[in-house]
Amino acid sequence: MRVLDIGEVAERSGVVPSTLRYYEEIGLIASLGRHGLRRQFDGDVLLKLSLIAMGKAAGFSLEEIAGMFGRDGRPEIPRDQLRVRADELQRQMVELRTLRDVLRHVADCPAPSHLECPTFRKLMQAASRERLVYRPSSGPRSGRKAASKP
Amino acid sequence: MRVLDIGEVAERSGVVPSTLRYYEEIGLIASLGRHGLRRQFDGDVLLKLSLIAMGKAAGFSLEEIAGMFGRDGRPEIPRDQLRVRADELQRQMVELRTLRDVLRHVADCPAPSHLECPTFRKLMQAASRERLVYRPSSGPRSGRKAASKP
DNA sequence: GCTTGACCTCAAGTCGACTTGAACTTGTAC
DNA sequence: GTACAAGTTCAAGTCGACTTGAGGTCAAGC
Repeated sequence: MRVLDIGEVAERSGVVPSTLRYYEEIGLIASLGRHGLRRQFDGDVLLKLSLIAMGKAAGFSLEEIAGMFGRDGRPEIPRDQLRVRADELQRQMVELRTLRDVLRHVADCPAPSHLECPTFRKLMQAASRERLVYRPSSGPRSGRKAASKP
Repeated sequence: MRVLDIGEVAERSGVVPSTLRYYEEIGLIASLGRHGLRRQFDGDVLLKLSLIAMGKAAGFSLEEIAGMFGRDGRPEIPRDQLRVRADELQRQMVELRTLRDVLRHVADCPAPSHLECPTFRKLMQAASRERLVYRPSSGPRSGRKAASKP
């Protein structure tokens, strides 16, 4: 089970063939060669795809992720860049926690309009201090959809 | 300071005028009217923009956010939808924590190739169990860039 | 030897959220 | 009364990450 063809990789990784081809095209993964027309991949590609998925979840772009692998395909990541990103994740977690609290409050608060509820306003201010809001012109480019049904 | 023109709104909210116009175009915010050509907004719009920013950070699309405001412009959010989203945020936080740990490990682990490091593999498996990776075809649409310099 | 199903290529399309550019208008300051 | 900064419209462009479609190829099974 060393060599997998693209269909198997797709099935085992959950990444569809068109995406695998795209990843190969941009140099994110490499195939061993072909069997007829079919791309053949080393089993390692599965772990690599996991890393890619994690990188995406961490907010890295595909380009950044690609930059993390050395020429030989092994991960080769600048350590301080990783630490920076880890710290960013930390901050992001704090934001998410506040946000979760706001949502829960809004869901439970009986006030007719949240705009007048002191708790709501206080939470908003906290969020504001965390720079969740009033973030001048440099927020996420596009919304991240939470993963839905498996 | 009840009525603000678009420039002021932009300055105070950090949302650029073109975006404000776009938001008005899609019905997310409303202007009171014009002073000459210039859009005038009620001060309330600032809070609304905060809510929008929070919604985006929470992973809601603009369309979903728009759906959360009733006709009168007051937030009018289906409570169970909020709870669902709060729970999703909770899950997302757990994912981020694992991810942070992976990044920190990779940053600190002296092993020449992480692929052979048992700790790394264990963390990867944990991430896998959390469905951070191997998530079949329904992940985030596009990467979220962490907010950078203010 | 032929069918079949899974792959292939390449160009173009999609999606959300904006931004940009060209050409025009206006209130305010001098 | 004129210059000018800051607004305006509208169409089109951008970005990342894919997906889709049309038309072609191939290895394995009958």
